[in-house]
Amino acid sequence: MGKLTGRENKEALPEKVLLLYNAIGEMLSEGIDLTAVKVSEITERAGIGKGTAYDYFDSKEEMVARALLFYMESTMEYLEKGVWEQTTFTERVSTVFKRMSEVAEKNSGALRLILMLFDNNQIGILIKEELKHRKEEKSCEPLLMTKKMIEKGIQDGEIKAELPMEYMMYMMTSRVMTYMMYLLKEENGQCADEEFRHCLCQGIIKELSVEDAFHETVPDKTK
Amino acid sequence: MGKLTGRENKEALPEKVLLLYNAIGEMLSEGIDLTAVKVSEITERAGIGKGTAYDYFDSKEEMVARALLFYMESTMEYLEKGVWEQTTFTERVSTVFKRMSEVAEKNSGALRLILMLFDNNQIGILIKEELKHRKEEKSCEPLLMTKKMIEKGIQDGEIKAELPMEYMMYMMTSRVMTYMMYLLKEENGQCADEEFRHCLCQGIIKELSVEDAFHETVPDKTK
Amino acid sequence: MGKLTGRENKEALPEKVLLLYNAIGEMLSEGIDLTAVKVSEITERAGIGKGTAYDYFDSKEEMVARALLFYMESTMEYLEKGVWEQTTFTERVSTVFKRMSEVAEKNSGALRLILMLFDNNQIGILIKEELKHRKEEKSCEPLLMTKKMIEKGIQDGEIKAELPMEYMMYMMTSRVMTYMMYLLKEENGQCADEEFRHCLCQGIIKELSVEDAFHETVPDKTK
Amino acid sequence: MGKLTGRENKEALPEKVLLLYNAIGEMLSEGIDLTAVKVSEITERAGIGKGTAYDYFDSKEEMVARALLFYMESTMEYLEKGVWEQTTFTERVSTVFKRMSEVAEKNSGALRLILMLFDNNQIGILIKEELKHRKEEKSCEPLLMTKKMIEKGIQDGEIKAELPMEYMMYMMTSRVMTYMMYLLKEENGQCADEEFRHCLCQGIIKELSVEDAFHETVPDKTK
DNA sequence: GATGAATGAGGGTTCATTCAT
DNA sequence: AATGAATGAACCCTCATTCAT
Repeated sequence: MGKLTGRENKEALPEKVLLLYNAIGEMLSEGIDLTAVKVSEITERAGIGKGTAYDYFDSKEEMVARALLFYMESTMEYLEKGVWEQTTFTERVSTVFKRMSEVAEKNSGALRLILMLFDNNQIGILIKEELKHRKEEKSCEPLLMTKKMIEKGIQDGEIKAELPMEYMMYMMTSRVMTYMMYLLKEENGQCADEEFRHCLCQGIIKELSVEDAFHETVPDKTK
Repeated sequence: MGKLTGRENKEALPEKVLLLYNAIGEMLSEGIDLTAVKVSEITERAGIGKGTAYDYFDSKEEMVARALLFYMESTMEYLEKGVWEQTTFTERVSTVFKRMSEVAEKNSGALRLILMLFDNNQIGILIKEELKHRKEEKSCEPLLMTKKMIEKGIQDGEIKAELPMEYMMYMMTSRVMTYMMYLLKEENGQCADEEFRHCLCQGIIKELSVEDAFHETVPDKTK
Repeated sequence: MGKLTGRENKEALPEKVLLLYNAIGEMLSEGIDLTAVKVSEITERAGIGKGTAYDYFDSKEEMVARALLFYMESTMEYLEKGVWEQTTFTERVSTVFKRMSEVAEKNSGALRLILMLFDNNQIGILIKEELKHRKEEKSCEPLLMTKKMIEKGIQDGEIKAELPMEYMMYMMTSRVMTYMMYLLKEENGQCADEEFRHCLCQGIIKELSVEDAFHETVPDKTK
Repeated sequence: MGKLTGRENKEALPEKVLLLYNAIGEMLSEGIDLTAVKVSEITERAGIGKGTAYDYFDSKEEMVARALLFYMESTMEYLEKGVWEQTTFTERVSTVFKRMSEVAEKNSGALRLILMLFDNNQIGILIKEELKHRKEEKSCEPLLMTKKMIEKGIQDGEIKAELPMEYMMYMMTSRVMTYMMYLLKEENGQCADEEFRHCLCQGIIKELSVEDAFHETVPDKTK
């Protein structure tokens, strides 16, 4: 059977591996600390034997890292599918935020996953390494999608090209993260989810749009 | 001698505790995963005996959490000192970013500390609990300073009051975090630190300033 | 596999648990201080891994306490088997003492186990708790067997019923313990084992027998 | 100042040492497990510094062992004083039991101390060693006093000389211990303390008295 | 292939003992 | 002399990993 390379087709993934990935994804969404989770907890939740997990992975960390990469890919896939169906940059941005809020618990997972990319725990390091090997671009996936959105926006003449690309990428990504953080905070604030989201979108549009294009006419597609 | 409450005056902290705090602060700045360090690593670096650490703290986690709170307070103190010396909102924002870049390694520490507040590891949980007990406001310190800056800005008529406070707080904080993330990325981008920083500041000002006040005349005080 | 309840059938005990019990029983007989043994000493003697012990027990103390209860049960079983084969009270008493001397090293174990029931070390406390849960009678096993012997003796008209039951129980038990203490003393006295034992038996018989029944005709069955 | 030899006059004992002895004696009476007690617990109770204890003793075990020997001597002294004031063997036996019951909590201490002599924990071993060095007779103190009582009884013609001395010593001692065990049992039985004690005394007298001397006329002096 | 009982290295924590003050 | 802060050896327990079934 042999160990996984992490680059198999989703469809080619053995059943047991999917069970593991789902178990770990669940835990991520539930806010369980994945750096502290025990192998037995994962395999029990997955409903398979502990030894079986080691048929596919060399270590616990690899197992979790692969699961998170899988989770990240699935999430990105879901996000992108919605995004590229939209015709304008503004709509695309709205869609991303809307999708983030749709599956509330998934947001928690997505945020915690991104944060992991900035921490130096074993799992985060493994994920970053894997990402490096996969793409020549050294950045992580979420930044990449943002980049594609911006490039398309510039190409379509919706976005001004003056600001540095890197800045725009980070700015957009950080706003999505901000939204997730906001959703994560237990103490619900005075500001409604929807309003908060709307402000974030508007902020992006306002900052990146070419002057003429922006007349505060952006409809709130999120409603 | 007795365990620490975590609310001692900085000056009243025993020497050994300061040695521990410094050792942990160093490790934070060096990017070492603090959820995985061994007690012996900390005490060796601090130059004290392993048992001594337990004269002041009940567990490794408490020790690290307290050290990080100390680190956070020191950093906030340093930031605030610079901030309130400035006369305009714009200058205050610039100062925060400038200070963040001044001590490059400290930024890494500060960012990783903030991220910890959004993760559910033992240490993060302890820090959040402690913060809850300290302030009636349930948010973490960085958001608080941001809030104060905004309130002052509104009061001075520099900032428009239409946007929800919570949104403004999060937006500003997230931009500071974005800067830290950017500094942290190993692969230095094509965009210079200074330019990146400038863009971030401008973004804040542009979004929050009362219309008239903003004629793209904001001087880049950071240079 | 799960932790043990301590109420499993002897036959149902996992092999590793039996190995542990035997190792601890050996140590008890050898006079090793069981409140001070290391887990590694026990598992090494049992020939199993340190971690394995924790698959079956929650703590070192529980492990030792369970082993001693097992030891106590086995010993009581062995004693009782001999006892109830005898037809008279006198013979029954003789048999108990004889059996105690048969396995010299076991006596040491049995005595030390009983003494433990009167001390407040962790293990003793656990044993007492467990005994409470097992029987409605709050006394420990050895007292119970003595009680049964006395009751049978009264029923058969061999023993007078005037003395308080509790006194008789304690008196008999203490004489058995006295014999064990005597056997334990390193400095062998001037008095032979057999003579000492005979005196102890006689003392019991003399004190408890109905007047008529006792004409110093009791044959020394122990020879 | 130098370490103690353990053979100083009571009056010559430094104040701090007495404080330690009293603290340990208290703990013994309270049923605290002295093999598990911490040095800090002892010194705190004694109201002296931890270091001070080590000015007088080489180790915790030595400290506790010496304290227990001191306790044993005091108890024996108290017992003997009463005993030798009596004129007959019967009265002497009664007195011992009466004194044991007088100070209920002390009994617990005395019993636990005697049991320690039959266990192989560090402290028990030290006590036994010390006792060996002190007297040519290898037995422990309680057995010795019993011996003296019996010898006096034989000398006075009250006790028959047929039974082996060792047997008589053990028998008597074990009856005293039995009384202490009885007092120690939490579940107070149906049999009153006094009655139990009376039975124990009677048993001794009946077994050891010269035939003629015993006509069931022994008055219950314990009342 | 799948399992989970068994392992033992590793690390957190305790506490007897020391020694500078 | 008296103290108690500091130390680090020692030990319990956990849990990632293996491997016989």
